[in-house]
Formats: sequence, structure tokens, C-alpha cells
Amino acid sequence: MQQPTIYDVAKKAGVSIATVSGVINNNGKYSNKTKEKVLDVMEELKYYPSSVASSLTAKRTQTIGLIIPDISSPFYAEFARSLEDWGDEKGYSIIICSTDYNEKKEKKYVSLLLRRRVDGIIISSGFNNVDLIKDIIQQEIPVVLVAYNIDSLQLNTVSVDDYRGGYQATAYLAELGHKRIAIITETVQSSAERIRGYQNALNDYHLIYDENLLTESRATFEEGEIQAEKLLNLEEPPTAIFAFNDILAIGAMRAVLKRGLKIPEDISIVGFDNSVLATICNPTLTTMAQPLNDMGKEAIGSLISEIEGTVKRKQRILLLPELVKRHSTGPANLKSNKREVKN
Amino acid sequence: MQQPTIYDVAKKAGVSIATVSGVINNNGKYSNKTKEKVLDVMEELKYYPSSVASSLTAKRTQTIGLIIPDISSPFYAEFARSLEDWGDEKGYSIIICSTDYNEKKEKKYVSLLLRRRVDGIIISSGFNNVDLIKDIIQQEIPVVLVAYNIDSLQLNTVSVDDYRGGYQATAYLAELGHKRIAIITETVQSSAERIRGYQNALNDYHLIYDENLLTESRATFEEGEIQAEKLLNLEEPPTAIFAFNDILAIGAMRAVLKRGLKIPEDISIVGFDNSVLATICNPTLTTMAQPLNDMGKEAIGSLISEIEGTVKRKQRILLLPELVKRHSTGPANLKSNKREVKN
DNA sequence: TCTTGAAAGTTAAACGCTTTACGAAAAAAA
DNA sequence: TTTTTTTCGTAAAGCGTTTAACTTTCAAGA
Repeated sequence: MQQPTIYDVAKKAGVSIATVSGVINNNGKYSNKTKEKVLDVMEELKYYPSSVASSLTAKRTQTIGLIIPDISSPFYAEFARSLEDWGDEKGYSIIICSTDYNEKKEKKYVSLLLRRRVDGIIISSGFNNVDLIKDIIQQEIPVVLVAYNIDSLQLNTVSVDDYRGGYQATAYLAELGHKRIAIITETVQSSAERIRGYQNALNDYHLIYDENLLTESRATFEEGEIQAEKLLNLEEPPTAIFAFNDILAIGAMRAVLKRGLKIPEDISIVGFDNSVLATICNPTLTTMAQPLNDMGKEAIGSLISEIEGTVKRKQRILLLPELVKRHSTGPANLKSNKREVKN
Repeated sequence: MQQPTIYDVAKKAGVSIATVSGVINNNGKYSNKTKEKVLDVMEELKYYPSSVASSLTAKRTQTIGLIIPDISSPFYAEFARSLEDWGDEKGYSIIICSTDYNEKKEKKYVSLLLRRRVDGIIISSGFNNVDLIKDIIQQEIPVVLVAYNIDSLQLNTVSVDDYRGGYQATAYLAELGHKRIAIITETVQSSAERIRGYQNALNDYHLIYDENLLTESRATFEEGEIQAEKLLNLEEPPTAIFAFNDILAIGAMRAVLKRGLKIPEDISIVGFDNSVLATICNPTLTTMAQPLNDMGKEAIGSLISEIEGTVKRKQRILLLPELVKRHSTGPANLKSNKREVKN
């Protein structure tokens, strides 16, 4: 026999399929005797109820789509893991879609998830095509944005306080005596707030804001390295580099070490994310930790409350990043600051 | 209106639902005029065919289950990404299940995948409960094992040649002049063959096999560190450590560096996997690369050919690992070899 | 002119569940 | 005993597709 169906169970147990269904879903009103009988037969037949059939009637697939740039990147992998765990706890499975920042893939995957009738979709920063999100909303599929915000759309959102992240990292470097603090920003949305935090921190510590110290790049080791090289080649190079994610920070480290400079004696480096990479590199990386596990929990919670309609108002959840001090930062080496800072 | 169905499309296009279905799936025999009309209406209504409904009739979900220890671990994340890409190319989505080596989770997830009627399941090493695999087979769901073999079961398999991996890494160290080469094995199946390779290489290079140099542990940084410490505390410590995955290798590095020893001057270290970690740590890690992308491709290919019944015989695919030389290995420092080797 | 066959569609059943409305039997109340 | 509840179940419709079998139309061949 092929996979047994509810009919096989019903027949063998001598009851109707409604009864079997009722027992499976524990919809009260069946005698213990019947329940046991049914359960026994299910066991005996190795019957696994088909969730595709039940999804069809229940109009719920208990599945969530996750759209991220790349599951193989440690930060996203850790986030996905958190979602998997929290989702599982609530009875949801996750389908992961890696877009590589590519609009074609975005489109393909959105369409896929819609056809699969996922109950909700979690989209992280790095997603480009806003119109696709509108398509999702039009189909009345709940969406939660993570580390990502779209002003024109009213959506549930979970993010880290990027402004504070930018501010804290910068302030920390300033307190270590660094006067020329460079940043390597990422070409994603969260960068803007981090830059604002950076600028305000500079201001509060009476440091000048020098546009030459601001670079932007895609999140790869190579790009981080290239950008750091540019910074080091400046007439007045920075003594500290704040990279907007750990990958870029590690790329920057490479550039610094390649020149024979020491970290943190000559150059301090701060990353962002606190992915596993930060603990592996040498020296270990001081970085702004994103509370990934909490983000996962909130994202799932937010999404499910929208799916189940328990909360009507959209919510913006803002979590606090935290500075994790490791060995890539230290007091500024003042000798190398050729010129003094105005103000 | 809620999500439009095939009826809505049919009605608006003035055709039967069978026609709409036919056009969607490109089942010949419809005039261009009709096709266009239907396509237009689909577009206009933003109609996304429900794959849950079609799965019910077609008895295919176009979904593959992946069971691994932990998606947040770089090696598995990279592998999952490869599967995602190859699967997508063939029209399959992946549901990832992280078991944490925990039999309860294994059971839960197997049951989940069976209920979801996935078309096939890919199971990696680190899976413990063989009986569960039998349950899967009994349901006639194709299974492919990756880096994992179960003698009692005749299954499709994709692995790396662990024997050669163990041999090559050891031989490389031996050629660098190391006499006392320790190994930190992992508590998974693939270890056995790697150990055999290690032993044979020792033999071929006329080195003694010392049981004290063989340790075993779970794959965490901490465990790697602990095991390496033990090795370094030996009366005759090794001059080279070959760890059976990059995580363990990096843990070992920590222990070595913590003692003030230098890598590779005092101790050489070789890992296994060639995950992203190997390029991040400092010094960068010499490691046996597993051809993850090929493994993903072969696993998907093997699984799909079984799903579609194109290939009847089970196949064992064996891929070759490759030594990637980086900066964690160097010539043996002979001074530190107190005692000479017999033979 | 009549027959055949291909082309273009349609009808209706099936897929494996959930759920609503309803019925019979048993228990409780009168 | 009769009536009313409660308990335990069942029948049947519906979810949105696919598909096998069938019908209609029309051009071509005999």
C-alpha cells in the first residue's frame, strides 16, 4: 500500500474519517475507547496525516518564507537558525530564499512563496524591489521587515537601533582618544541611521567630520579590504575604522595587517553584528552585537500575531545593540596623528 | 476578493478551469488566442496558482527536507546554500531542520517532513537515530545521505573520500618533517575512515602510531581548545595537530596561542572542511577542502533521480577532498622533538 | 457527399483532509 | 415511564488543483 490515508485509518478502526480527524486534532467529544482505537491504528499503519491536504481546507500552511541575501553568510545563518527555533516552537516551518541582492531572484522567490501559500514572509535588509513587497501585501500575506524599513509602507518591523549602534561605536573610539575615525558603510538602508549616529558622536566629542573618511561598499571581505586600503592611503589616514558589519571589518583588518600595521596599536577596528567571525579573527573583533536571537523571536512573534490577527496595529520593535569589546581596539596612538583637530 | 482561484480566472477569461490549468502548465492543445487571453487575465487578477492544491492532486510537493545538525554552523550553512541553489534550479524548495544532534528533534523533524509530504530528504552526518531513517524508507520517501553511510541500509550517498582526506593531511604534515602528529577527531561517523587514512599515512612515512595523540570531541571551539590543551600537556607533545573540522582546528589554535606557542613555527595545524572560517582565522588555516558545491549538486541530482525514478540503482558518489595550504602549517621545528622516532 | 481525424475545449471525478449540521443512543431529569 | 439533555458519532460539502475521458468543430481525403 502507498502511504495510508485517513480513510485507511477510519476503515481499520471502524469509525468515520471525521472521527479520525477529530482524534488527530483533539477536537473533544470522543470516548477514550474510540480515541485509543484510532491512535492505535494510526500507529500500526504508520499514518502521517498529510499537511498538504489539511492546508488546503484550513487555508493555512504553517509555513513562513524568509528572504535574505545569503544563507551562507554567518550573520544570516545565525538569524535563520533563531527563526527556525522560534518558528518551530509555534508550529511553523521556514523556507529560506537567498537572493544575492539580485532583483530577478527576489521576484522569482516572492512568486514562489506566494504560490506556496506561506502564511507570512520575513524580509531582511538587502531586499531591493519594493514593488514586490506591495504585491505581497496585496495578496494579504503578512510581512515583517527585519533591519529594514520602508517609509511608504506601514509594516511590522524588527530592527536594532542603528542610530545608537553608530553612536556607541564611534563614541567608544573617541573615548579611546581617536581623532580620525573612518567608517566603511554598507550599501543597505540601515547605514543611514548608523552614519547619523556616527556624525552625532563625532560632534559630541568635538571631532571634525571628514567626508574622506566615509566609504561605502558591498559586504564582502574583498570590498572591505579595498576600502580600508583607500582609507590608509589618505594623506591623513584614520587611526580607527568602524565597519558596518563584521565581514567588512575583517576585510579592513586584512588591509591593515598587510601593510605591516598593528591592530590595535596602530589602527583600531570595530565591526557590527557580532557574528561568529568576530571571535575567530585575530585579533578578535570589537563589534556592535545585534541581538540575533531576540530579533528572531520578535520577528516570529510579530508575524504570527499578524497571521492570527491577534494584534491589529502594526508594530515597530527596536532592539538595542551592544558593544562587545575584544582585542581589535585600543587607545589611539597619538604619534600617528599628524595634524590636530580643530574645535 | 480574497486570493483569486482558478475559477475566477476561468470565469473572467470565459473558459473552463481545465483550460486555465492547461495553459498554466503548458499542456499543449490550446490556441494562441486562448492562451493569451488566459495569461492576460491571470496577470490582471494577480493570480498565483496554489501549489498546495496542485500538490494534493499531483502527489508531489516539489519540496525537499534537509536534516543537519545546525544551520548556523558555517559548514552546514554553505552546504545548505548549495542545495538551495541546485534545488531551485530543478524546481524544488528546501525545508531546513537543525537537530543539534538531539534525537528528540530528529524524531520531531522527521515526522514533520513526512507529514509535509516532502518529495525527498537529505540527511547529513550527525544524525543518530537510524530507525527513523527506516521509517522514512518505509514511507517510500527517497533519502540521500551526505557525508554519512549506514551499512545496514542501501541508500544513495554522497561523500568525500574521508580515507584520502585523512591520508593526505597526515602525509602533508609528515612531509613537512613532523614526527608526532596528533589528531582531534569528531564524534561522527566519517572520522573512522579519516583515522584509517591517518594511520596508513603514518605507516607509509615510518612514523609510530601513538594512541595518546588521538583524541575525540564534539565539534565546538571550546572542545577543540580543551583537546588541544590535553595534547600539549603530554610528556611528548605533538608538533602538529590535524583536527577533523575547522571549528576544532580553530579551537586548537586558541590553545596553542594561549600557551605562547607560535603557529606554524612551534605547532602546525590542519583543519577539515575549508569553511569560511579557515580564511578568517589568523594564521589562516591549512585545511582539507570539501567540495561543498559539488556535494550539493550531487545530492540534489541523486535525490531527484530517485524521486523521478529515472535511476533505479542506488549510487554512492565519492568526491575528492583537496588540501588547501595556508599559513597554519610549516616545517617541523626539530628542536622540540625531544625523543626520536623508532623505525 | 460522406467519413475521418486532428484540434481545441469541456466535464467531472479525484486528491486527503476539515468542519458544519445533524442523528442516535445513553444518561439524567421529571 | 416519558421527556430532556448530553455524549458520541456520522454524512456530506468544500478547499483549489489535475487529468482522463469525452464532445464539438472544422478541414481534408476519398
